[in-house]
Amino acid sequence: MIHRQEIANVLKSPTVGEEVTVMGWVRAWRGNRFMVLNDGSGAETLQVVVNGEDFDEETIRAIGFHACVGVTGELIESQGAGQAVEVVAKEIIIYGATDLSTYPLQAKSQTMEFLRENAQFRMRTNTFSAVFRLRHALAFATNKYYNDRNFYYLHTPIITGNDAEGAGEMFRVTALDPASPPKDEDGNVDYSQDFFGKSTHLTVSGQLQAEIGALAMGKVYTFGPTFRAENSHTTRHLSEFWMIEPEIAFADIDNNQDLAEDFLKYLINHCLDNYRADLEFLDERIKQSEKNMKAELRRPMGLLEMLEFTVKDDFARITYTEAIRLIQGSKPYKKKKFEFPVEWGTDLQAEHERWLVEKHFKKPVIVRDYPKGFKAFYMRLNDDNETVAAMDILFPYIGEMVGGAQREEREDVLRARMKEMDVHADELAWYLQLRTFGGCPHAGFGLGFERMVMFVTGMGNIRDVIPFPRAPKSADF
RNA sequence: GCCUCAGUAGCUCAGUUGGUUAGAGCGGCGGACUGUUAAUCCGUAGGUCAAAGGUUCGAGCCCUUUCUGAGGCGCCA
Repeated sequence: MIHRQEIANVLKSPTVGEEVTVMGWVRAWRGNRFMVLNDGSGAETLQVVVNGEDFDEETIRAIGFHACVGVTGELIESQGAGQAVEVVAKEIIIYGATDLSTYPLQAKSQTMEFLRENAQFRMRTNTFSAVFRLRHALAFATNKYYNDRNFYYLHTPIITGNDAEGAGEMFRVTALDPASPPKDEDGNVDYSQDFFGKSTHLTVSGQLQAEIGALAMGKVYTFGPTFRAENSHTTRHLSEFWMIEPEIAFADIDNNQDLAEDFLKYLINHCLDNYRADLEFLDERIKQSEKNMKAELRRPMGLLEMLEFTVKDDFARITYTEAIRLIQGSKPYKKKKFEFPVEWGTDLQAEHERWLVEKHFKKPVIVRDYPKGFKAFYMRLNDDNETVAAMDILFPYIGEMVGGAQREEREDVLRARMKEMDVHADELAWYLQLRTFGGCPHAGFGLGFERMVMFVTGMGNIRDVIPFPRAPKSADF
């Protein structure tokens, strides 16, 4: 039986004079005397004073960067500046020494790219342990938020038989031999002989199945991995990412907006209330990295300041039509600085969204009622017959954080839209039946979980907020 | 999928119009050091210049192809 105290608990209510046993990884080893220990229980470290005459040389030599050690000793008031208390080591156990001549990491700041390639060790750094504690915090807060509001957590399938969920390229799932798959008369691969007796893929969204849940249990949410085989090379896309998709019955687009805004603020508040030290560390990290940058490239607000500001103020709410009008009246539009055209009927490009969020409103913006031409078939047609009850929530630095809509509950309208957009009704017969039998107005949205982790941690690349990122040409670990 | 930039020591980078034996800081290793906070000081070893091909008397540098990474755009969350 191993007994140890977690460093976060020791530091929360330190009792000077008490004997403590702590275990963790060495973050720094200074002057052959001071060992800085972190065990992951929080952002804080505990300094251990090692008096050379009390230990044999072998033990002293084994202490080094990222070595794993256990220490028993007396907690005393620190004699140096920089920490309130420290431990004078009485006993040291070396659990795992680190051969520094071959260990990839170093006790200095390293690039995100290098750490990404060494993901087996990157969680030992201050930055990544903070990021992944906050990732946990956001996942926990998500489940708590919905549980406390009588939503049910619905596990939608990861392997799907729906060919068209309308959200991008899909990864095929097959048990057929890729070298010699069975063929039909026309020479095409015969998926009726495949494992499931049909063509199957990894899910791109749990929304359609979540609608089944909402139209029986009232309020449900999904929270699971989703997959997109898009060849995207950006800092905001992954091939495998996690999505939170609440779906609620007896709700329209206004209920949907309120839920999304309240939920996002709840998530941020949970982190501000419970993970202050990690946020302060990340805030400081960003400030340090921006020190040598030109003023206009720096963030206008620090991380903590921005999170607190986001929670305090209402999100801006506008329609697509208003957004177009605002952009057409903007300075960059008049000076022809935008690369893409802005006129009613075209989708908002990243440059336009950035102007709205970062320059005009300077806070999150909810845009609703988009033209039906470039939105999905299941979004509810508005009375103007031109727009649909879709909503996107745009965040500074992130872009689209949330995409959602009131769903089309009128079967005839839905059938017409599917026909218009070339979605085969026979493949989604079960989805149409939700309208034929006991349907009602309902709405929901999808939140890209990693984008939320990016916003809260201030990390600039989505690959650095998921432990083991999957992206084109990249599936290590 | 499109565009731009990059790949030189373990890491981060410098390397002039193509010219002798490719450099620095950090890290490593060896040593010193009993109050450090990115500890400090002294010493020292590290290189198939991404890969292949080409131009040239001569290529880290020029050309071609491939691979890898970063960033931007599109697609989206």
